[in-house]
Amino acid sequence: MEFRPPAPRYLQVAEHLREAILRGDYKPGEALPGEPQLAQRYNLSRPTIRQAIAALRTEGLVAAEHGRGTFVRERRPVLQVSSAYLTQGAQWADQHPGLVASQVIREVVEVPATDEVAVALHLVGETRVVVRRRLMLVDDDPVQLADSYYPAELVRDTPIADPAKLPGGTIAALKRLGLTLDRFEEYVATRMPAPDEIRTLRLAEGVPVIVLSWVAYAEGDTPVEYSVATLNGERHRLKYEFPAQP
Amino acid sequence: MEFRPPAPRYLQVAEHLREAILRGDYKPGEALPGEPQLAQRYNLSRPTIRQAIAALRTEGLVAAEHGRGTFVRERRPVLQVSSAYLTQGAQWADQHPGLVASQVIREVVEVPATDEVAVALHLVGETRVVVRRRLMLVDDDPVQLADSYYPAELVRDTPIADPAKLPGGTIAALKRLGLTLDRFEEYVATRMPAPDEIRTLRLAEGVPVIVLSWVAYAEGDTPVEYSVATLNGERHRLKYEFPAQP
DNA sequence: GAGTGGTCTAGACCACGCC
DNA sequence: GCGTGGTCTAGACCACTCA
Repeated sequence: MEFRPPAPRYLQVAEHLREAILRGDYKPGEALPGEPQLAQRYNLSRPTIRQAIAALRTEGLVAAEHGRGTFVRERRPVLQVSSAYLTQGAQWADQHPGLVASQVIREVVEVPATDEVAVALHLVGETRVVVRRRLMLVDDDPVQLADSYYPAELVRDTPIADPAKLPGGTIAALKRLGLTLDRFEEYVATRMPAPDEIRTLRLAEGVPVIVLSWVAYAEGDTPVEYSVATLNGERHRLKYEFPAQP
Repeated sequence: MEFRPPAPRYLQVAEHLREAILRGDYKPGEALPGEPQLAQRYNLSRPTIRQAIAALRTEGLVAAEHGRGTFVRERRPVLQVSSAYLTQGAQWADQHPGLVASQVIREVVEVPATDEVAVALHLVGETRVVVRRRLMLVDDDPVQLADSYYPAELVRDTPIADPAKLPGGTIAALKRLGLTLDRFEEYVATRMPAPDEIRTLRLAEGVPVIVLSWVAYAEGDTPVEYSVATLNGERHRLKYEFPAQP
């Protein structure tokens, strides 16, 4: 005979509130009752009520705002990222009418390569790289951090090493240097964000990030760009298309 | 003038422990000092220490085990999934020598299509589908849940509707039905797992999942398979390759 | 100023793992 | 039995938002 100990009270409260939210008793954007009020209603102490709400927060179901209340999360539109933006320079905005994309160049500097970067760019000996750190925004919401690394010898004293926006993106800028790109390798992973990423991307609690990284190879299988983008996992969906017969 | 209030004590403790872990003072698999001991060391109450550890748990840096201690998480090998397994039927094991892959067929049944499935398979009118639910394991660790949907009319009374393993995978099985596959559309997203996914995939705290879904189109742009796979986000990395000139 | 969530204390008792 | 983490209390004070 299976024996099930009763769930802790804070989980019972969390479950009760979760059902109420999913049933629509509390709608997206609406506030839950205050913590003291919930404590009275369930006949529990406020810390226990907070524990219940903490569970809902890590699920991403509600978000607390200091001094205002605890609100049922609204789901914002999902942004679709297609691999075509690499190969065809397809503009992201084409697929998202009505949304305004912009970017902030946070830093463009020459630095020694980390091991990860050196391996990706096949660097030996001369291991200095130029890194462009950017923050991408959609309708003024930060949605993506993107760092692109280039061998310093290749891009020193070119527009890529200059802290100004590159018209048409980094891929177009590489082509203007006379490079013929051959192929891309792209990797997708996921993890929970670090505290600074939570701040910069304004991530809600319990929202993972997508880590999208790629290497652009020029002819002769020479890597010329290594990029790592950190995407708000809640707002992005990646799309790939390929033929069945390669 | 920017003003920074001091961080709360529990975040300072979390930061201190995080640095110690990353520096290697506590190695993967090792236990942190007990909570009463940490409370004494930092001169804080136990609930405050617990709050600090809770932050590290949601980051996935440590995992608590009731009655045993709080341990620094071990990172198990990352499994790379290449899109080639769809197009070329490339066997997954090729890239991971020494690891043994297996699968458990959880269920093969005919059911009415959900809205999501009906849209993906372009179903109107006849909206029954055969679904194959499988659990993929590596070295007996569950790592992936995969559900594949097929129009019922297409696969009824074929091996695909039979609860036995399909040699060579589902793509090969479709080809044996005489279908010529034309192209794939694949989507990647991430989210925190539901409680049942945490159980089935034996996910640690603070580990997101990758949701990988794809549609296989036969000639004439007819969708013949829609699959949704839920992957342990900590153990998977997806790899895509494509030429610069499409 | 009233109400909200955020932090923190100093205890208590329980459930679990292990010797 | 003892140490571990898990749950819970009944307060306190602070920081923030909004009328």
